[in-house]
Amino acid sequence: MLRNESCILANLNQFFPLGENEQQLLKELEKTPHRVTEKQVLWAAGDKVDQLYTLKSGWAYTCRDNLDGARQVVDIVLPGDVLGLRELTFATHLSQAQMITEGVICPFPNHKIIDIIEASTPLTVALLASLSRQESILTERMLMSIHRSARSRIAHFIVETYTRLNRVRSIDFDSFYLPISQKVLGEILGLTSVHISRSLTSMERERVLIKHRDHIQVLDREKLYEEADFDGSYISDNMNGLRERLKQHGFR
Amino acid sequence: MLRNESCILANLNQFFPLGENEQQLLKELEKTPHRVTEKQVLWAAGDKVDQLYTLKSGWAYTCRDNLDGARQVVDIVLPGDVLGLRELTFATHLSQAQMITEGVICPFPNHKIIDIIEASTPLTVALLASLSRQESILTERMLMSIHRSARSRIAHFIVETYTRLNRVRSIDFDSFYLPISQKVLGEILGLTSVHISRSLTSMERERVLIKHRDHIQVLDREKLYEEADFDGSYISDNMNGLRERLKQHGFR
DNA sequence: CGTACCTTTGACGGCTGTCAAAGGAAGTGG
DNA sequence: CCACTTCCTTTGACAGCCGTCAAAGGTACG
Repeated sequence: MLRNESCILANLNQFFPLGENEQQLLKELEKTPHRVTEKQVLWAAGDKVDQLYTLKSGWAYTCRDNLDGARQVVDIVLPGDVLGLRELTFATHLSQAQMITEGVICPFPNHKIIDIIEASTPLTVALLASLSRQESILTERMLMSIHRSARSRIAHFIVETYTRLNRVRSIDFDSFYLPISQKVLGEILGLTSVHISRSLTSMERERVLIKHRDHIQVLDREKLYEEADFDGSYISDNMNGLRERLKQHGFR
Repeated sequence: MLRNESCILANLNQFFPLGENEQQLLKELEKTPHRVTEKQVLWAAGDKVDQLYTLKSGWAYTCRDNLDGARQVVDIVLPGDVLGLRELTFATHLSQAQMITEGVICPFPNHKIIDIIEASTPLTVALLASLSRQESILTERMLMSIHRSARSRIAHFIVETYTRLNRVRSIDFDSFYLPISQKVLGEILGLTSVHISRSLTSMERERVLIKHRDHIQVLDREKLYEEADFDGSYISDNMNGLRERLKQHGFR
C-alpha cells in the first residue's frame, strides 16, 4: 500500500472491496487528524463515551487498572484500527485508552456510526467484522493466559502482532518495529516484568529471538512458530458467506 | 416479564424501547423454534458459519478445545441471548457451541442480520450493544483469570451470572438455578475441577455459599459480593448518548 | 551528570496443576 | 428393584510456574 493511502481503508478493504460510497464515508471520518504524543491518554475510565478514533499512525492500547495498581492491557491498537468501537454502546468508558508511541489520530463523534449504519450496509458489516476480530484476539489471549506458559504466550503475541501488522502493510518478519517495553508486554500478557525478562533472556539464549528496545529480531522463525502454536484463522479476512449475500443485495 | 413473552425482546428492549417494526423483525427470527437436548452440539469448530440462533430457553455455551484436551468455555449463553453473533463475519466457526441443558432455540440464516441492518438502525445498534456486552463479559473474565484467586473468580462468576439472569427475568438471589457442574465451572474459569472442588468446599465451610447439583444457595450475600469485587457496569444497559441520537434520527 | 525508568538477577514462597484413588449420584437395562 | 456403568465430586501428596521483594546495572534524556 502507498504511504499516504488511508490505513483504515486498507484495513476494512480486506474483508471485501468497498465501493466509492464507502470510501467516501471513511474519508469523512478522517477529516480531522490530530497529532498526539507518546503516552498521551485519549480517554480515562469513567469518561463519557462521545468520540471514536481512527488510528492513522502510531500504536495505542486500552487498559484496565486494578485496585491493587496492576494494569491489564485489553487490546493493542495498530494503524488502521478503529479505537472505541467496543465501548461505543456504553454510557461511560470501562477502560482507559492511551497512546504507546506518538502518532496521528482522527477523532469523530460516536453518532457518526449511526450515519454509517444508515448509509452503508457493507461498511456496517465491515465494522462488525473488525469488532469481531478484536474480540477474537481477546478470546485468543484469554486462552493463552489460562493454558500457556510465559514463553509460549510471548511467542504467540509476537507472531500475532506480526500477522496483524503485515495485514495492513507488508513488513519484514526477521526484524520488525515493536515499541513495547517489557513492563507493558507483561501488562498485555498478564505476567510480571520480572518474569518477562527471565523468559526473554531464555529465548535469546536459545537463539529464538532477541527483543531490542523498540524492535524484535527473529532468529529462528520455525522454533518461534512452534512455541507460539499460532493458528491465525481468528484474524483471517475470509467471510465468504456474507460477502456473497451482500452482492445479492446489490452491493458490489 | 410474562412467561411466554419473547426473551430476546426482553433482552434487547433493555437498551432502549424497540418499536413495532423492530418487534416484528425479532418475531421473524423466532419463527422456527426447535427443541434441543442436553449437551447437543449446535456447531463444531471448523463448521461453515451459516446460521445464528436465538436461545428461547435453556443454557448453552461456546468453547474451544486445546490440543492437550483441555476445554475452555468462551461464553455462557442464557435465554434471550443471540448465539453466533461473534462469529457471524467469519467463514468458519472458531469455537464449538453446545447446549448445557435441554432447551428451545430458533435458528435463522446469518444473512438475516443484513436484512436487519437495512431495515432498522435501532435494532442494529441494540445488536451491537449486545455483542459489546458479550465482549465485555469476556474481557472481565480475562481480568479475573489473570489477577484473581480461584475463590474470587468463582464468586465473581456467580454474581455476574445472577445479574445477567435477573436482567431478563427477575429471580431470587438466595437460591437460584445454575445447571453447571464443577467440571464445566472449571472450564469456564480456567481452573481444574479438583481446584474448584477445594474452593467450593472452603466457601461452604465459611458459610458463603453452597453449590448444589443444579442450583446455588447464597448464605452470605455480603461476603460473596466482597469476594467477587463485582462492578456490573460492564453489563449495564445504560447507553444514553446513542439513544438520544437515535431519537434525533426520528426513531422512538 | 543526575534523574527517572527499564532491565536483570537471586532467593523464596504460594497458588494451582497433576496424579491417583475412593466415594457419591444418576441413569440404564435386566 | 437391583446390578452395572458412567460421570461427578472429594481428598491427599507432591511439584512447578510464576509472583514478590530487593538490589544492582543499563539506558535515555534533560
